[in-house]
Amino acid sequence: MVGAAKRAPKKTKPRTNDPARTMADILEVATREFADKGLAGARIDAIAAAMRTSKRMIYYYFGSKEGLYLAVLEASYSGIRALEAQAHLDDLAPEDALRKLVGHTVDYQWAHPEFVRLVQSENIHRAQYLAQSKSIRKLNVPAIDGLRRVLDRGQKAGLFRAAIDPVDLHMSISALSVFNVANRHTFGLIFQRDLEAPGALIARRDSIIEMIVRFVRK
Amino acid sequence: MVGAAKRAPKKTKPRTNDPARTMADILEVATREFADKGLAGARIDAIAAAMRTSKRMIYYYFGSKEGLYLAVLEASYSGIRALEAQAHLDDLAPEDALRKLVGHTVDYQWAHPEFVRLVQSENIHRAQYLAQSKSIRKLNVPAIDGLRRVLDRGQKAGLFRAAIDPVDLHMSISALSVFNVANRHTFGLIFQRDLEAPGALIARRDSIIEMIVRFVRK
DNA sequence: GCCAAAATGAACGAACCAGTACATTCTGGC
DNA sequence: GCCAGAATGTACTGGTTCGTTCATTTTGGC
Repeated sequence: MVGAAKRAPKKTKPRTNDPARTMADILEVATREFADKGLAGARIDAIAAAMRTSKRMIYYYFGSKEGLYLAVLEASYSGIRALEAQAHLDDLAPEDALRKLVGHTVDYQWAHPEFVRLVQSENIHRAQYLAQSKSIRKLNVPAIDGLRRVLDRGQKAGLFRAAIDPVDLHMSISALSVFNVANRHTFGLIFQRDLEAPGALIARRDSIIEMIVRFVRK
Repeated sequence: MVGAAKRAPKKTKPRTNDPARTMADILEVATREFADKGLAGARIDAIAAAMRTSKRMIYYYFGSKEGLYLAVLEASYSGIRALEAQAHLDDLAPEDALRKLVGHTVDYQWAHPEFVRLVQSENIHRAQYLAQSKSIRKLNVPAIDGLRRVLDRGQKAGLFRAAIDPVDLHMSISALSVFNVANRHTFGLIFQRDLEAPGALIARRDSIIEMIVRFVRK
């Protein structure tokens, strides 16, 4: 009975082709590696070792280390689009909507340090790889639109100051949200604060929300 | 006549030893290279090629690539101490002092992108090299003290809110100041804004100052 | 069933790059 | 003047790492 199968595969377990799975596998492992080490520090062989398929496949699907890096970057960026197609901010009073938006941004960055690290890495390269991506230019629209609507409503209701630039405000929100992820290690070391301690995020989030709200209020 | 000189130096120009200059030369070139490419991306040979001395000297004085990187890091960090031994904030009214402090911070980060990039780089390494430095722990004291005194004065004068954590506030100031240097490339690309355009910094600085001041005011 | 194209595996090669061995020259103390 | 140690130059090496070559297996269309 043993070995009775017709095209008896000598010993090799019958390989199963699954390109989609292979690509997804590569991307997932590569995202971790690039986020962890940066483009120059990442090792193709390390990625290969952590995959179920072989290094050969990286070059088959992505062409080069830099091609893979760009694919990782695009996949990560497109992941944040989901967030920014926002969660029904129009149902809330302007200030509440703003609080919710800022809180979400803080939480998202906190929950996705690997994304923050990739962006840091890409800025070290002066965005030269992101600039090659066609799919990424459209990201600005949803990111700003939700914020702009909230600001408009607040201004019309006489609650917010006029002449607030949505892009400038978005920049401030991003800056505050990103910093305690991006710089947590150096800042934590110098000021002897564990930014990852329980409660630290909550206090920080409240502080950021308060800062943004006070900035727009009349 | 040719070769008549006693210990005729064949053709070699008489070498001149200058250890201090050599070390400074190495550090200066290495700072540029590490800020530009990060630790993993930097090339010892590239640094050597841009120096007046040879690669040999890097290992003579700094032992290894990582030793050189740490030395660069320490030198850069100690450079900011000068700023934070602040410029007579005590002479100004609390809000004016705060405005000046924030403005200085923004300008400093803007003027020293290579420092910002080194810090980014170090955060990618989870501050593991900075943690090895003994000379760096003391940096927190001057950074916070000036701010704390301003806050105290403002609170006693009834102008500022109580219960403002100086470290938290310092973190916000840093976050806002650093972001438009650290993330200028990705942010500029996605939002189609040239953050280096003349006037962009001025507007941004005003916005940041306003945000911080409104946060502390009663 | 068959075959061409897609997908995968294993091993190899060539360049790159941190670090070193060896040799030489400078310089300050006596 | 002289010499010991500090400072510097040159050429090399051994390991690492991106990418490739060659060969094999799977799979969908007819």
